[in-house]
Amino acid sequence: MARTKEFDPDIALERALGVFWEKGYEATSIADLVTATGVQRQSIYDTFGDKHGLFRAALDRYAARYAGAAQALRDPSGGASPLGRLQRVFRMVADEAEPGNRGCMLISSAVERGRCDDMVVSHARAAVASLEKALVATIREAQDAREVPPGVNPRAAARVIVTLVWGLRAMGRAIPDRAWQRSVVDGALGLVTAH
Amino acid sequence: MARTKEFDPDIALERALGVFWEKGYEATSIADLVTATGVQRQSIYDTFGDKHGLFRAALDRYAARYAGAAQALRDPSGGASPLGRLQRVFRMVADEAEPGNRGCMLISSAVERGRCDDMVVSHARAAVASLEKALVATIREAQDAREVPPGVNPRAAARVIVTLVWGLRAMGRAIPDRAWQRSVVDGALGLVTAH
DNA sequence: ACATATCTTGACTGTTCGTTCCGGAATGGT
DNA sequence: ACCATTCCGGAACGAACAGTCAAGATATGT
Repeated sequence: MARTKEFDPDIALERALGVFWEKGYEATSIADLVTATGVQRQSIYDTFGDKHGLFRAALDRYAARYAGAAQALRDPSGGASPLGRLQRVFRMVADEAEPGNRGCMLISSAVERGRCDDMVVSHARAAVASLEKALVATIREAQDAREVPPGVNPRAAARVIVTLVWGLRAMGRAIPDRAWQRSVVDGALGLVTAH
Repeated sequence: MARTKEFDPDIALERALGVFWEKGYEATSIADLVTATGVQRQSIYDTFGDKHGLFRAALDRYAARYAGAAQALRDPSGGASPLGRLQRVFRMVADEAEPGNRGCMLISSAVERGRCDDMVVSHARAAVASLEKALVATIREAQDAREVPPGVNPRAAARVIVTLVWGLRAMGRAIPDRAWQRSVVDGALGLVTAH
């Protein structure tokens, strides 16, 4: 017994996510969000609470997607070998580094608000833990397949790669140089496999 | 033939730097800077122009210090070997990751403002280039001293390490876990040296 | 068709933003 | 001692900020 929304909250959230992703939390105003979503102020407040609530919703959605990427590392679709999957995902990160690329919203948010926003910290922790776990599993499989030497410590190597991903994406916000990042990825893979 | 300043612009800049470092550009207000520096609004504008001018001055100062750290990598003081120097600097980065640590202002600024502020981008580029150059030189020396196997590509390895530093410092803003970061540093050094 | 709960709209709240204006105080060169 | 110049302090600027209110519009369950 109520009126139906004229806008799709899902699409609105998606567009709000885009703005937060591009400009960060502080630099994004409600007016920006009204413009980007095409949704009226009050409807935003009715649907998402306040600015931080909308930000949380956006980051939740982004994080779900990011976790999906970590899952893709485990999923043996395409019949690729463990090392092949690692290479593919890793190179995908470097290839994203082109002008106009917004980097990773989780990382940008962690840097901008990690020191004052627990919600952001939780997401960052979860993202690191999930990617680390997926990488440990993949590296172990790669060792079983004799693609990575047994002397490599899977956990340490996984953490190195997680850190490299953060570094690449942080750097990509200001210096989106695909060739440079490629050389990092290839160099790192070379260090892990060469013996 | 003029009145002398009652405040020390050098100290004021130092304190302003501290605020920008902690909170970032957008989240820092002029009122914050007045409070932190103890300097009146008008005097700030007289001395540094506007908010962005003060930010530039602060980042200039921070960058000069950061370049000094890259220089420390080259400087063979303490009689340490090339690899020893690399280890020392690299571990220092990880050891900074404790609660309360503000990370690296250059990196935070690059992430926050890299997409809308050329001044920040220039600084980021310069910092990357300078650290990369210093690392290439150090790795070559380490190879000459047979501390690092000759099969390692100095430039690629240097870029990997630069990226790791960015990753560690970006992550440290939200997840300052010294043990975790130590394992990254040790893992990376292990990959570079082990053969 | 009616009642009612919700949505939309746009004006509006008080606060804070970055910045500027101005009058009085203080200083160094003549 | 005076003058030109700079600095300090505080009030004030319009704009933008996050968030709210109230009234008209609309769709659904009855």
